[in-house]
Amino acid sequence: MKELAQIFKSLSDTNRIRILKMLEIRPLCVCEITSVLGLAMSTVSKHLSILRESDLIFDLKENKWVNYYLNATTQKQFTQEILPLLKNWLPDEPQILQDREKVNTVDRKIICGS
Amino acid sequence: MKELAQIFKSLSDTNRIRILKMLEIRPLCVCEITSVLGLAMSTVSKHLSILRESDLIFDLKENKWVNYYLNATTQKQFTQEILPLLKNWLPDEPQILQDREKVNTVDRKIICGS
DNA sequence: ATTACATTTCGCTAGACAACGAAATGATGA
DNA sequence: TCATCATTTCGTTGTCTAGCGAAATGTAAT
Repeated sequence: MKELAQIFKSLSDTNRIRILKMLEIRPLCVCEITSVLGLAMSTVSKHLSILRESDLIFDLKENKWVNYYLNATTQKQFTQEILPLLKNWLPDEPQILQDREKVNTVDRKIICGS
Repeated sequence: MKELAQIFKSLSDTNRIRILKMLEIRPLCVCEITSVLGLAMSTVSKHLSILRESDLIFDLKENKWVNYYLNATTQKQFTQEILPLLKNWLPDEPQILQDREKVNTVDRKIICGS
């Protein structure tokens, strides 16, 4: 039960929901997510570690970037059943649409190198 | 999105999850829930108001008791889709089983009148 | 009306958490 | 090896929240 409560807590922050909805588009590195959210990188890193501990996302180090992926194939039942719901939710939320727009136009080589 | 985050926050407390799982058995008054959880009544009342604001439960004043019901027919999409999931979850959680045992043996006239 | 009693609200305290900047980590390329 | 750069960890601050007891509310029965 503690685990379930923890998953819900992970999902109870709008910035973390924004991250998950962004990752539905494609895997992203920390600096890309930071750029879209407009938060400090340390803050974003913390959000990501919280989502990872709930098995909602996973990360792969590729090249010099750490890419984060939506964990569509998680073993955990709770996560496995919640993620599809989330995918169908908030299709018209302005903030989400705007975030996705940014994700589609952002280039990490420009964003991170600046 | 804020609304969705709020619902997840409502669900992110183990005592509130216990309440929802108890209400799957039958409607309960505040003093019955208080008796099962072993918390102060003011604390339970607060938990209930949080669950009610997320439309997960509703209350009806009946006799001298306020009975709380699982809101199976809520209008809100998020709640509507999460409640069935929750119903299938935690079927073997010892704490939940123990709570339900208490719910089935408790009599509000004895519990509250003491 | 007044008492009794279930529930809610209020005021408080201790612990949790989001946010930041700065310092540490760790891997890549010169 | 050293420098670079993406990311994480650390330390701090302000805000939020669960918990309690006491006081307030409101309804039912005397």
